[in-house]
Amino acid sequence: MTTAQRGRPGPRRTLTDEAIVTAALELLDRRGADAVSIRGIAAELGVAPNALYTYFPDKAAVLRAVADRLIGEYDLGALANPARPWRQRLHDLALSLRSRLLDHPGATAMLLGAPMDGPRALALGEALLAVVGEAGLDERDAARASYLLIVYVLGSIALEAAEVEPTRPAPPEAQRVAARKAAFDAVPATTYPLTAASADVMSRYITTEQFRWGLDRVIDGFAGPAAAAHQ
Amino acid sequence: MTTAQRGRPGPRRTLTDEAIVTAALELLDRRGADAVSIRGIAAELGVAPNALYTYFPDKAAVLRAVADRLIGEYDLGALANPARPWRQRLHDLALSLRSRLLDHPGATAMLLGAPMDGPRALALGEALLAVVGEAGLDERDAARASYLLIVYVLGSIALEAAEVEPTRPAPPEAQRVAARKAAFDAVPATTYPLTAASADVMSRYITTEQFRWGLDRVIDGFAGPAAAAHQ
DNA sequence: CGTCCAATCTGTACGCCGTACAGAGATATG
DNA sequence: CATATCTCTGTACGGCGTACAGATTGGACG
Repeated sequence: MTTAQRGRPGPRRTLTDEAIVTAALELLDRRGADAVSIRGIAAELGVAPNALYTYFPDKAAVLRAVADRLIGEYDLGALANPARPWRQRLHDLALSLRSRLLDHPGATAMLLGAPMDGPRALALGEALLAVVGEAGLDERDAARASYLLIVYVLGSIALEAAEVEPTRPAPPEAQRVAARKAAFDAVPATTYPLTAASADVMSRYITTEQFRWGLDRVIDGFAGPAAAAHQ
Repeated sequence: MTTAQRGRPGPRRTLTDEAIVTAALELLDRRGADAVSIRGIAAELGVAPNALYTYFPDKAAVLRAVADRLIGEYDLGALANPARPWRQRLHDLALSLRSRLLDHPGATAMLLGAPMDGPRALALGEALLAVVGEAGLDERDAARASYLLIVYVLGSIALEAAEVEPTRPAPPEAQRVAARKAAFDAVPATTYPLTAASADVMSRYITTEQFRWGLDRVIDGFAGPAAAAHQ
């Protein structure tokens, strides 16, 4: 973040940008999203709070770096592997991003709250462009489709995480579905007949199965359902 | 939010839930998202901060009510009007939601940060289910498609708002596109050739045109491109 | 009509937060 | 060795959400 002016006078740095991001993630997982504060991260690292301002200009920059770290956890090599059909590679990417991000509930606010312009986000965008290009789209539509995929994946994750966020580990899917079912069953069927009738499906919105279904509809939308057949 | 136990002893209430939500929105538009604090809203209403706790249990509940107000601004009657083709009605809804929410940059965090279980959100979901049903989907797929649409619309808006949020009125689209173009032109073409080649398209991700394109791809995905023809 | 007591609001306080500012100590360069 | 500069600490400010105690109000009920 801050360009370390090395080769200049001054004491050695005791931290690195990466160490700060790691401490922030550690805190995120152990004590929840609200605990990720400048003061909390500094305590985790055993330094005074304002020491972090040597490495990042402000808190938002730290959170952006955390978001970029999370995005970058996916192995982009797998995305380029020509042995697997491109549609399956997109599924792998989307499902992997989803599970990694849901492992850190509370991180989604960071991802959606800041523009994704970090180096790892760029690398992912680049790899995504290549895969979508394989679907036979021209350069223009490939770029648009890439963005559509990102919107879908991040939007899904955000809506799922909104129901989970504060507590540390997300409860198992079955339990979250049951909680949603109970909430929908409380909806008056007279005012909202369709909602009440679809309570079963709607309580399953947050499942991996629904995520896959939506992903396939999105891909069908830009590549055509036929593309499913000839891989 | 709080069930007013009227008919019980105690002085008359000086506020209402709605007045608090209105003040919060006023503050959001005039002074930005960070100004929407319990203390700020209370000052806007000429009341001590903790007076609000008579109406809402905590700040998160206030923000949820604000989100529900924003969602409810759309006229659901238009969504049911059978004179217009269902696809056009979906476009109307999506574009209206987008422009209303982008009028309040900073509100998206509220929408995505809390489960959408308010009364107006339910009403919108109900109306959406009806429209999607007209596309010829069975009950199950209609529910899934409704959720897919919501994910797309809110995800798009969130990613757009992330580049704008802090300042009050969003700059005009052309200006935001130009800023993005400048950023993408700075990307090294050697490391990210596809990104650099698509800089023009990518800088236009945040435009209404791209939003419409993505919306049509999503609708195509669940209804089939053919559905565009026979309305 | 008088009494009671729950509902509502205010005053005050606590413990957080992000971060600005000044200064002490360390250290590569001259 | 001297100096210029970087890094970290101490301290402080203004703001936040909200818990708690208490004054005030006014409908319900004897």
